[in-house]
Amino acid sequence: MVAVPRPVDPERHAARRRQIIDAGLTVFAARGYAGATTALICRTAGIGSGTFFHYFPTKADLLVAILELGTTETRDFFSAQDGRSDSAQVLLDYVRHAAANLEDERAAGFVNAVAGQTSTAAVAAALEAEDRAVRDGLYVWVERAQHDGSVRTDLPVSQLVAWIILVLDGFASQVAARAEFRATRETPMLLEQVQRLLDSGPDG
Amino acid sequence: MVAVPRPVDPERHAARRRQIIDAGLTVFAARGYAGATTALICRTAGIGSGTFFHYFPTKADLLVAILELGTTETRDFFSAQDGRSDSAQVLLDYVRHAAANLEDERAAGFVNAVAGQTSTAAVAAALEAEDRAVRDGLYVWVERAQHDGSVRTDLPVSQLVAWIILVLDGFASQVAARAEFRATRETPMLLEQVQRLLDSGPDG
Amino acid sequence: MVAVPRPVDPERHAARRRQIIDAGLTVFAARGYAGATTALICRTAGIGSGTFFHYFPTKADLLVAILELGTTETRDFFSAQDGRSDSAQVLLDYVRHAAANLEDERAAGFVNAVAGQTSTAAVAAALEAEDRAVRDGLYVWVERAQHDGSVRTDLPVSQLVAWIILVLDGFASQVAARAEFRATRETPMLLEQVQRLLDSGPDG
Amino acid sequence: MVAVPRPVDPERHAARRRQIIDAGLTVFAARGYAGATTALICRTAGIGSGTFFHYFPTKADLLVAILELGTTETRDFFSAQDGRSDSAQVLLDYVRHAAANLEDERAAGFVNAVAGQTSTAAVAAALEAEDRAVRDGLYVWVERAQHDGSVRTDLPVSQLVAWIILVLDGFASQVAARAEFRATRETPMLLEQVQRLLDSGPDG
DNA sequence: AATGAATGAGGATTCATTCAT
DNA sequence: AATGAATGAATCCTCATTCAT
Repeated sequence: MVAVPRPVDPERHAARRRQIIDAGLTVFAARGYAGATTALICRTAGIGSGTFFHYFPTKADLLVAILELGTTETRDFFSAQDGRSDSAQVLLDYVRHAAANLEDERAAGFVNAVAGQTSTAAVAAALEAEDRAVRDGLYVWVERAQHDGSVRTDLPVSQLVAWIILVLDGFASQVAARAEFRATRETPMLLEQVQRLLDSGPDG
Repeated sequence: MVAVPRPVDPERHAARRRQIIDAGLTVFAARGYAGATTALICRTAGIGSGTFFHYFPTKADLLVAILELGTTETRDFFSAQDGRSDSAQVLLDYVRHAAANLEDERAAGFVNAVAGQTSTAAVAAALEAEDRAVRDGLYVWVERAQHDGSVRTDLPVSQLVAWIILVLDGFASQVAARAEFRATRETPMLLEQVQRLLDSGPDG
Repeated sequence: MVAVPRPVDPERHAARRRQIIDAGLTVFAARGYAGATTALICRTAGIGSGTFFHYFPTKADLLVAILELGTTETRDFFSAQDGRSDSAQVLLDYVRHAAANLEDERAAGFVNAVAGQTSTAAVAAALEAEDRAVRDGLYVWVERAQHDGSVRTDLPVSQLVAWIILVLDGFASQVAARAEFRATRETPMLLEQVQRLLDSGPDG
Repeated sequence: MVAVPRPVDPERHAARRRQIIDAGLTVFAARGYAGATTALICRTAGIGSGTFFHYFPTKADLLVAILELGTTETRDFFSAQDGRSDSAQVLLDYVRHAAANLEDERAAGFVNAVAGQTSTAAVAAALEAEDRAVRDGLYVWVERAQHDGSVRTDLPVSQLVAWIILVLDGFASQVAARAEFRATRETPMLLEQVQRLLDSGPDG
């Protein structure tokens, strides 16, 4: 005759978590990590400060959770490409995918605001993990693309990877900084530029 | 016996100012704007906190001063190009020049740490001014280069400008984020990419 | 021609420190460690919260400083007894000395409020150090007193030490708890009890 | 269809109450009043926070309940001595009884942690009541013992009472503070000391 | 000019308590 | 009765800034 406690409702919990993560994304993007006060995040999420810390032990943990979401998303993307043989196309698909993510303006702002903000060991680790997920994901396909001759082979794989990321970072920067630079409108140009980056060149 | 106020020694004053600006650059780059405490800036500069506020009324004013230095530098660069007729070369020279600035690692970190940090109206204005200086400077030469046919004409001037800046921002990002991505070593690749960006393309 | 900065005035600094320590003693005694808010300590000391943390990096550090004062005081007492040969008298002198310290009512409250409050490693260590200073100090003289036959020898030194401390702790308890139990008035009784404790007994 | 409120099962209720009191004792002893969070008490008791406040309206009420248990226990002890004529023995029995209570280590810690913690009027009152129960209980028997000449008469009753309590408090202190000071092992010494305290002395 | 002690507003976090289920 | 999510007041501490020397 044990009282049946209300079973922890995992949906409710997950929903609240998402709600806070969403607010965190908004506020981190707008103010940077240090400038994002928990009070503002709470107000944005429409919750009390106590609730915040009920879900995330520290502000840094919220940032980590957001970053992990991104990391997972990246890993999922690359998992989904397994078995494809058109490696150059996979690379362009990733670029398109990354650009699509930036259509949520907050994503762009977030990336910029938080890059290099290694305020805590945990944050640094999460940042590093995310970076690694992208780098590892791209590495495989650049390598294959070099093997099948669909991208230039005069540069080391890691350098090409770095430059793809460079262009994507620059793209995020612009989306974040200038209202008139819209991810959607500029995506074709982005794809063209990455293609030019990977092309062997006239004398390749 | 009237107290004769010691006349301000302008050299001494300017030297101190530079010293603080230098420390500010270092610390802003390492920690971001909000993460850079005035105490740390003072310690880095080897001065007392009182001295800091003697030179800069607020922390934001230091940031503004640094940004203005950059703006001036950019304007000077473009002033110095007046009268040249090899417009495409001017563009590449600017890219080379910007990359050279990033050889001071702090510059790269600074750009990233401070981008979008519109903590104060004054800072926002300074950020905007710097952006405008680059954009205006480039605009003129892209326009001329389009006229003399040395760069692609299928895109509006402002879009080409935006993309040059995009690549430079991405470059700064990488320099700031990855120790193994060295400005000097990657500059040739940078120039190649900008050239590819400006090229008419195979069928242009 | 270096500007001569106002040399840090060590007297002023020490005075402020004492002022804060004094307030800490008062408030810790009245409220216990956890119940003593830094805000109340500051109000008691007549300083701003910033000043508090200028002198003590954390609340625990203030407690440690107070405890260290006590430890030093104890060590000084025993140092000053070096060379005496009337060991039993030294023991009674210590008891008298300890009782005299309790004439500041706050001392009694403090001892009680803070005993066993091992909130932090640093506090635990300071508490342990103070305990050790007393114990070590007494140990030497009890040992000598046993050798010269002026105290009972049917019990181990450490047990006699523990019981002297026990009576002193109980004394402090009473002083702290009951307004009508005044240290000064009860000191003769205290001395008598310690003497009875150390006596060989009728059949010794 | 009137809802019939499930009649409170008093046994169940009392059991839960004891369970919480037990956890409270443990945690107050280990951490002090302020340091004992309700969350920790709940975890220790194996209940949810809601349940806690279902049984005790505030944290202070739990403390009061524990103190009242002690007060009742003391009153019960003295009630049980009614009619005895060997008054000095009753005093020693009480001391033995009090020492036996301290064999539960938590009791010693509790007494120390909570002494003087007059955080709330209700707590202060409960503390005062417990103190009074002991004092009143002892008073009667010291008075009788003085009348029948079995304890010293050169001191007022209340002072002898205060000193018995003083030794017991000191004893509790030591038990709480030093693992090697075990209540059981030191009880003979305790009885001896109380006897010495009550003795008329060589010349009495 | 230079200093650093002093300040207090603001920020992250804790915790007793409430309440819907 | 039992639960634990939600709350916000209260706490410790940080930091930009002021000011007497």
